[in-house]
Amino acid sequence: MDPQERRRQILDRSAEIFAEKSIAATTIRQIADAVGVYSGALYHYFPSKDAIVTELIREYIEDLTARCRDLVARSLPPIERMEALATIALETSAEYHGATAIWRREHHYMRKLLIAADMADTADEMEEAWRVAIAEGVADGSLRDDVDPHTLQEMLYDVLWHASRWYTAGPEHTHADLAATIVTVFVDGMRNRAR
Amino acid sequence: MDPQERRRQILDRSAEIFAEKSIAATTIRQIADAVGVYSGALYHYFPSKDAIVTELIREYIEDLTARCRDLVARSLPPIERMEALATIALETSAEYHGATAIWRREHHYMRKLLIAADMADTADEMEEAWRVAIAEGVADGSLRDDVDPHTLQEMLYDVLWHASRWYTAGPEHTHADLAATIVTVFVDGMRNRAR
DNA sequence: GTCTATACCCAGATAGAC
DNA sequence: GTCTATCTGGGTATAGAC
Repeated sequence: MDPQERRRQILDRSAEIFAEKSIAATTIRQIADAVGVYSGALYHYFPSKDAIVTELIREYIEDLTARCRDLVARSLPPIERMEALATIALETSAEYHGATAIWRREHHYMRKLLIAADMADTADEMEEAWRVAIAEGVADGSLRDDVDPHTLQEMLYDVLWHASRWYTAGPEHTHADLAATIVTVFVDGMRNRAR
Repeated sequence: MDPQERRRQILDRSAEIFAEKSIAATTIRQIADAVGVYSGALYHYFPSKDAIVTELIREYIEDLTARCRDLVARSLPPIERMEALATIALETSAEYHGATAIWRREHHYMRKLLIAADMADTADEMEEAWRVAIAEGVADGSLRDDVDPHTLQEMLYDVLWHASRWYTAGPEHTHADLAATIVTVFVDGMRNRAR
């Protein structure tokens, strides 16, 4: 089999299994079985189990950060920018389902691996994009100033990064739809003003 | 040492370590070290590692469910009831920090243990209390009916059950304060209506 | 009730034949 | 590049002395 293809296979199967169990509970042999080779063969592609994990998160973080950079460059008004950031979060969560799961669930462990791989700064860029968007929203008066911006940011994070647990996008429910719903709940609120 | 006290110690230290790493990544020997005994001694109190985990979650779920039952019995109006449910969630998250962490982070694994311990029904009661509160809010017109109630519920869950990651209560920031903030964001929204 | 010692297993990783 | 076989360490759990 083509080396690049096999490497891809190893990463994809690993991501699926890591997402189900924890990293520690997943064995090299289980990954090898899922790929259809013997465990020793994996070591021709990656030097260790951690290296597989690091590579998975590297791909994910780099793509996510790149999309956020492109968006920030468009300089949308704060609330529109927040909705676009939310869409990016949901889309990458779906595309990198396994990586997202381990990145959020085993954050401490992953952070260590990312620091070792010199990627901590890249990983923090998206956080900064959110912080700035919210701060600008408060500054220009479109957002209330009586709720701590950091609290709002953390609330949005928790909703966005765990949405894949209960939401599956389809033809009539896109990630952009859910992003719009989330932002309307956070911005407009659930109170019924119609009556 | 008093047996009950030692048992308590084992549970408390286990919860702390499980919260840091995953359950699979925590060893019996690490728990024994933290307690200050040899690993063999733990087996005088619990038959297995899983038994420790199950007991931790049992205490947590039973207390949480009891509090929700008491609240539901008070029959508050929907939005007030949601705020009270939020306070309960935040308070128990803080009091059972380790149990909350593993319950949310290793939900699949925990669910298996709870089914084996015949506690799955108890674990689902709080979910039902939330569902009913939201449904009544929509029915009596206090909440918008153009956002899927289930989506709202999942969003609230993600915020509430992960709040302990970034929030620490103190004299001037209580859990009731954060519950009020979370509910006002979800109900009133972040849009600035003052200007 | 706790310690010492250890059985037993399975993990990650390696070496060499093919 | 993959398989077979295996090393080595560390995991859960147990047994018996104290």
